Amino acid sequence: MPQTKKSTLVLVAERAGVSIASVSRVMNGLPASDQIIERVRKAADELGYVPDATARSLKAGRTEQIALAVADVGNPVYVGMMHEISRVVTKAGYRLVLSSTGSDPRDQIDLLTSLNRGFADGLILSPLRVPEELGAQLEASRLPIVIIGSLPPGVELDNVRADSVAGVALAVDHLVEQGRSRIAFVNGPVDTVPGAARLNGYVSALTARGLPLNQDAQVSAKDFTYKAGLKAAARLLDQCTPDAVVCSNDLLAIALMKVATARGLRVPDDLAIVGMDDTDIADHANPAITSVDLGSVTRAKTAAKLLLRRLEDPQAPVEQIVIEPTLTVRASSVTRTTEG
Amino acid sequence: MPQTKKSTLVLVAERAGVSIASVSRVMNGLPASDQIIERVRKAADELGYVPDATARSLKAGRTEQIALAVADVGNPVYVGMMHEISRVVTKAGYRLVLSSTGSDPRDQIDLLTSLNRGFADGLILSPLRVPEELGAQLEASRLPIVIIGSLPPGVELDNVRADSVAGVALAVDHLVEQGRSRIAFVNGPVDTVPGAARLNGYVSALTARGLPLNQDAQVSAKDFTYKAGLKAAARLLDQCTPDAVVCSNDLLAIALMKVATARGLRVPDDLAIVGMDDTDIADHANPAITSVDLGSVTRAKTAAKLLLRRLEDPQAPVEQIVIEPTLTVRASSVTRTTEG
DNA sequence: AACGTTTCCGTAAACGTTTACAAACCCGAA
DNA sequence: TTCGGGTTTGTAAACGTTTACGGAAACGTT
Repeated sequence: MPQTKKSTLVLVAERAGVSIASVSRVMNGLPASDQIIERVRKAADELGYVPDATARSLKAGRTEQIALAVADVGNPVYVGMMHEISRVVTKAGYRLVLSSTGSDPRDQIDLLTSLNRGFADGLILSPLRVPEELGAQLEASRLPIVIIGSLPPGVELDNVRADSVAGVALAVDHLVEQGRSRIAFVNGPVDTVPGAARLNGYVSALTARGLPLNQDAQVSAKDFTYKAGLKAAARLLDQCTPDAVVCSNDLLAIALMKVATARGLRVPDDLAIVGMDDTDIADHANPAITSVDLGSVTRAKTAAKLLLRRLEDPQAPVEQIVIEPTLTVRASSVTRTTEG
Repeated sequence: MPQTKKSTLVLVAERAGVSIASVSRVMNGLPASDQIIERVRKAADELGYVPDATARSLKAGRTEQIALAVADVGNPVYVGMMHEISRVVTKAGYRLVLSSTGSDPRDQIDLLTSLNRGFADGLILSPLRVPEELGAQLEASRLPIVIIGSLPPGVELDNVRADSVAGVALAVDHLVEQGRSRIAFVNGPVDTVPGAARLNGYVSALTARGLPLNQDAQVSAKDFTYKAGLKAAARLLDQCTPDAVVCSNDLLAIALMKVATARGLRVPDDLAIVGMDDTDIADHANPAITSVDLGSVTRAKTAAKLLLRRLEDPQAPVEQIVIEPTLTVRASSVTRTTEG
């Protein structure tokens, strides 16, 4: 049961016996005589007055809100990114509005027109797929947008992305060092931005090291989920016998580990596994999974900072930043020495 | 580089040669002559006009936003709840604003005064801790609030909570059925709402079944995280030798499993493990973990619906709903038959 | 005592909508 | 032709702020 009727500047002004301008000034800490300050403070306290955010926004032309749209809320890597973005923008005095876009690309252009209604001051967008027409839409936006992930060619927008090629290369190098040579690959859908990039990374890493590329050693799951990973893993192990697998995702990696152990393979002895994104689940798995950190948290933080920067200086030059990957080695890929 | 200058009702009206009222009417689908509709549509299209959300909010007194505050964004169970709430409110035409409150209880009252600024139309709050003074603050709010979890006594607010006692009872019954008798308990902090409730459930479940309560068989982690769970698990296994453990959380459960297997205990043969919340990690673990679903998703959905209902009917009677728990049995707790 | 400066405060306009009200119009009936 | 009723349209007020502007008051200076 809400009880306190909403109180406005006018009410406070009447009660304090001053003009609304004075009330506004006192509330915003602008210069005023001690006497007025005192009277306004008292009246405001008695009425429990708090300034209205909407009215202020209308006048100021800023909502103090930032919109965040991520494609797949279920994936832990996005949760981590969201968390980080939330931290950064909150500290800067902004609220975070969650705009979940489904996989339907129409959602994204809906989001953009909706953004033009001005419910937020800017947008951070991390799309799974980037259809051609999105480019124009993005550039036509009245409000600043920062993209996490690759852009359509030619689009000039603030942008932060991962270096998937370097990332997969880290994984492959590590596995080769550990004495593995039949390195397979479990990917997500190749028509997504990360799927395409990671496949590209796998192919170039193997060819760069003179390892044979075998079609049977590559599968791609229907999406980046655990469940799809189970099926993909089964398919992979049916059609080849690798001694190591790179997975484009930690979820796919634990799915593979489950399937592999169910088939009697020991990890890492019979099969080394490397995941990607370095989320908590990689660390929590048993055995813990080696994972390539594609810098998701750093990307998130960087994207948030880029947006904040552009909000305070719309003329700032466009930045396109690439975050370098790192490898966290855990038990799932380390070949045990036999003596001891 | 934003390019299209913002266009307003006035601009559209001028271009179409009609009054702003007519433009507004056409945009909102109110009756107008075909001729006016045509002219306005054309002008609006040419200018790329989209109505301003802030101005509309000011006039209407509604922001079409719902605020969500959860204590611990890292915990997967909250992620699932957030996801569900997002779905429900989005479908109803609301945007979701994330207001992360830290563990500091001051954050919560800050949030409440901030809510009174009217940046959202209502709030869904899932607090970890509920200090005394919060009750009054909650009741004094001008805007509707739905609480997920227990309330301070005497506070009359829409509320959805889990039945922890029944939940732990499900777990204990199941373990007893499987022939276990030394059932230990890994809890989170007991000064939190879920921590207190689940401890209560454990104690009453064991006494109800005539099982001995042993202080050595109970530990509580510093918080509900995996890392704290590792320490708590080690402590537990140092001080007693249970044949089954109930964990108040899936994260604590996988931490326990890791520690147990590292000590050479086989799950479930030597140690049965039951988690709580039934999150993805329980299913993804190897072996998969039996878990009590305290209805987190249902609670989230119900809370969202309660809030929507109250928004459209502020006079509706206060609802306090308890969601019944269910048990999902998986490999971690099923005693294998020896023959076969 | 008259003047310029500075400080303080109130009036009113503006932000971009929605909507109550009234004016204007159209139509058919008397 | 005049009138009444209904439809369509425009004018203006309102939502709750912030802020440019000008007037009033206070003060020190010649």
